[in-house]
Amino acid sequence: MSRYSAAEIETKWQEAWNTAEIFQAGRSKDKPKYYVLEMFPYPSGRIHMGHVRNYTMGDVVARFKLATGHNVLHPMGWDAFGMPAENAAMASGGHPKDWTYSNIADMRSQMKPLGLSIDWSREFATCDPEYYGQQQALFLDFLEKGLVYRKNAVVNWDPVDMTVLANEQVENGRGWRSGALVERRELTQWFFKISDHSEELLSALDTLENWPAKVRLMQENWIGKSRGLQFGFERIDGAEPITVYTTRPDTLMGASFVGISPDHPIAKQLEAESPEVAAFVAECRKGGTTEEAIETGEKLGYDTGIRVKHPLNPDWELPVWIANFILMDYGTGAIFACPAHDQRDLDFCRKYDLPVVDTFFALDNDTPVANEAFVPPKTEKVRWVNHFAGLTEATGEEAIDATVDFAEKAGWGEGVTKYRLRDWGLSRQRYWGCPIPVVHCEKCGVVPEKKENLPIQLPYDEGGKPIDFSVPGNPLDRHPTWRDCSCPSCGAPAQRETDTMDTFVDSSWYFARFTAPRADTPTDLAEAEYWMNVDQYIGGIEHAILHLLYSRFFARAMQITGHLPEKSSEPFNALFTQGMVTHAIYQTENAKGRPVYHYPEQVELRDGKAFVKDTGEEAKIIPSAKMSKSKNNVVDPLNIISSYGADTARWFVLSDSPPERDVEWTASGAEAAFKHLGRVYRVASEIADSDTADNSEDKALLREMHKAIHDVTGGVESFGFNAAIAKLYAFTNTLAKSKAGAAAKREAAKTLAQLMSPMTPHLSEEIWQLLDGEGLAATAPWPKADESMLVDDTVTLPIQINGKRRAEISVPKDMGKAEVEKIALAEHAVQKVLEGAAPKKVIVVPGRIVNVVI
RNA sequence: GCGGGCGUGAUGGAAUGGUAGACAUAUCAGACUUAAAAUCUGAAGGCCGAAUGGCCGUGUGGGUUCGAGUCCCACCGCCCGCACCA
Repeated sequence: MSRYSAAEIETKWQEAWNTAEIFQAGRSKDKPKYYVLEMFPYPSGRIHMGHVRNYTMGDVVARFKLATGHNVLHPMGWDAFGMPAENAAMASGGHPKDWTYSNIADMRSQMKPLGLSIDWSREFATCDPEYYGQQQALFLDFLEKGLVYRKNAVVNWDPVDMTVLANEQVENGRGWRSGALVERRELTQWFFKISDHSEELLSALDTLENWPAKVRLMQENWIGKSRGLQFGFERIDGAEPITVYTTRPDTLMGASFVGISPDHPIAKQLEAESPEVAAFVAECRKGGTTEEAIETGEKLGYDTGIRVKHPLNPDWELPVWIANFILMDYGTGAIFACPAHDQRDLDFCRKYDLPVVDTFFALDNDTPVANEAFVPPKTEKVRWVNHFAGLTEATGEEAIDATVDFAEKAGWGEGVTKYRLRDWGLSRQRYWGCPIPVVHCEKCGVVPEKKENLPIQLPYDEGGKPIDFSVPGNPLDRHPTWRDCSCPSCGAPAQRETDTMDTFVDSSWYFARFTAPRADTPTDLAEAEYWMNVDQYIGGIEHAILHLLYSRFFARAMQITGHLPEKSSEPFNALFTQGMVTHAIYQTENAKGRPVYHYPEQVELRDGKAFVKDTGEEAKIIPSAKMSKSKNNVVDPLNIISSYGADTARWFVLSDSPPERDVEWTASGAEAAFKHLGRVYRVASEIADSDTADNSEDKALLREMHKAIHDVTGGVESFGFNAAIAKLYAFTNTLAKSKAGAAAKREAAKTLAQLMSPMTPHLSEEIWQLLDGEGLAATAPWPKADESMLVDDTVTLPIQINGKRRAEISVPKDMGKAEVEKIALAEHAVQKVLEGAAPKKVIVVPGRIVNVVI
């Protein structure tokens, strides 16, 4: 009998699968199709445990579907554009393209040993001109249908490096390289008109039954539908009224000022006229563009001196303030503030000494608001003082409705539905992305490039010299010749757009491209018709909003432009969001008190403490942190694979933690997984060699086998991988200890191999072969549980007295309620507490429990 | 600030409203061994008790129920996202 040698087994079976081409997907009518997709990776250069977990989960699904008679599509590609490639070029020279393709080659070779059931013939990278050229074609079609447009938008601007910064490149309000305070600056940029689809993207969420409820909720909140009142405040100076939008019009009598965004047209006009306003607005533009920075930053205000009339009382004048927390992108960019019933408004009014007027009180409380705003609940009654719409007691909802009615009848306002969702800005002032295929012509303006000129390829160098990425700014912008072209419309000399597309564009349609990756149009409708939609999509929760929402929008836009069939408005039938793989961080400090992070392999663990191997210094252990390159707590799966094999890595990332939750990688966990697989191999080998004739326990073993089939199948189908694995452990223990005859054990062991094969495909093939299984385990029909074998003939019922477990009885599985009750009441423990009296009530749940109430 | 989630032994976790802690890790004991490793067998939530057994126990406090880890309300703690990271 040989030992379990993962390295040998794994190479052997990967070759066998390749030779048999069992993972190549092709259209066929004899089987149902199944498209399983994991979110494709960014080619950072090394796979990490998060990848292993993600792709293993997808592989379990894919292999299970293959074994249950499906025609499976399970592709892989690379989300290959993006900043890290440029950062690498900045940090250590080289070219983003070379860096990216070499990373892809590395990662592919790291991924293949995992034994994933991937159809590699469909592989592509989004930085392949064949891919991004089709993306440019999509863009032109979108442009033609009005799905893309240009407008001004705010970006992070580094005034020292004179460059646009991504949010990620802003640290504490400063540019990451220059350290300069970041400013907000406006640029003309391209936008997808996703907001036109707000209602559709919102209401269709209800159809996504197989998406996690939390993701649908997050998207719902992100789209942010609200009903409110829109109306104008008349200006005393007779200028154009200021239009505001509010979701709480019922608090109108508590208004203390009208606030406008620093980007509001009135603010801009004042900025041009008054140096004081200009200085204030400039102050407001300091800091990053993230919503978080704006919402948590210090609230600043400036009284413009403009006065407006309250719509319900022309004698009541309200001041107009510019306030830095008001977003130009939402509503009308102007609000009225009601400090008594909104905490942010209250803080602002206290700071600038503006009046606070109560308009609502709780039913049992009439203390005026001090420093804590009273937000009238929407569904509970409150007292409405200062009311004007005929109600004195109302829920927030009733008050809002009454106000909207009142304003509409009086003619000074109208009920309006708005969405928080903003249009998707896709322009990036960076080199390593898909060029936006438009041309700027002095005479014709912005002109779409002709389709026959696609792909518009990125230039590799600058007039024969390598592009210098150490210079800030977009290399396309300063390229000596790349911009030069002729106008597609009039033929005159013109200039290319130098902005590239957001990498989210690349990932918003790759799933459709996988159905026909070599087509010379973005998709092939026949292929898309057959393979779409993705039956199961798997990826990180961090994509719950942006990537998934953009993809949902793209599917609709691709329908409008004829690139996807009718049925594909929702591209992902089922979604699973897996948790992260975490790992402890080992941290020390350098002489300057700055944190230094150590790789796990640089650290020695002793008595629950960590010591840096080189220096012996003790490191602080920060447990269960997100794996992050900057924290050096990334575990390299290659080390695991080379010491234990891919099956061990796969088994480990699936066991212990539920797939949707984070799992902490531990060395002992990997060790344990390896030991267990060795045990399974040993047990199976012994069975292959054995010839026991005693078959007295066959039925008991086969019963356990059918229970295992039932539980593991259910676990795999419902993403309960950890529970399925626990069952497999238990079944292995049962099998190892079983005294059943050789034939029964052989059958049980073969079934064990099959049940394990989605998780540990190589080991399963080996055992399958050892036990003379027919063909490949990967394609052998999935075992079926025999229902009659799932329930034991007798069941153990716990007896509770007043809900506390006091005894248990063993009864035939189909015994009637009355008889069970009789036996339960006869129990010694029950008799003891009853003391001859009759129980108040007896609850018998057949097959589960008996509860005696006294 | 806004939005979302999570909280169960020493640890990861299991549990259609029905015996809390399956399965695994770490620990301890035993077998095998000259010894160690590997392997096998067993113990184990806490407290009290020699034991039959009893009391307590799923972040905290309430509630619904014959019965709550699970449902409801409030609170505490931790984690994630916030539109130019992928």
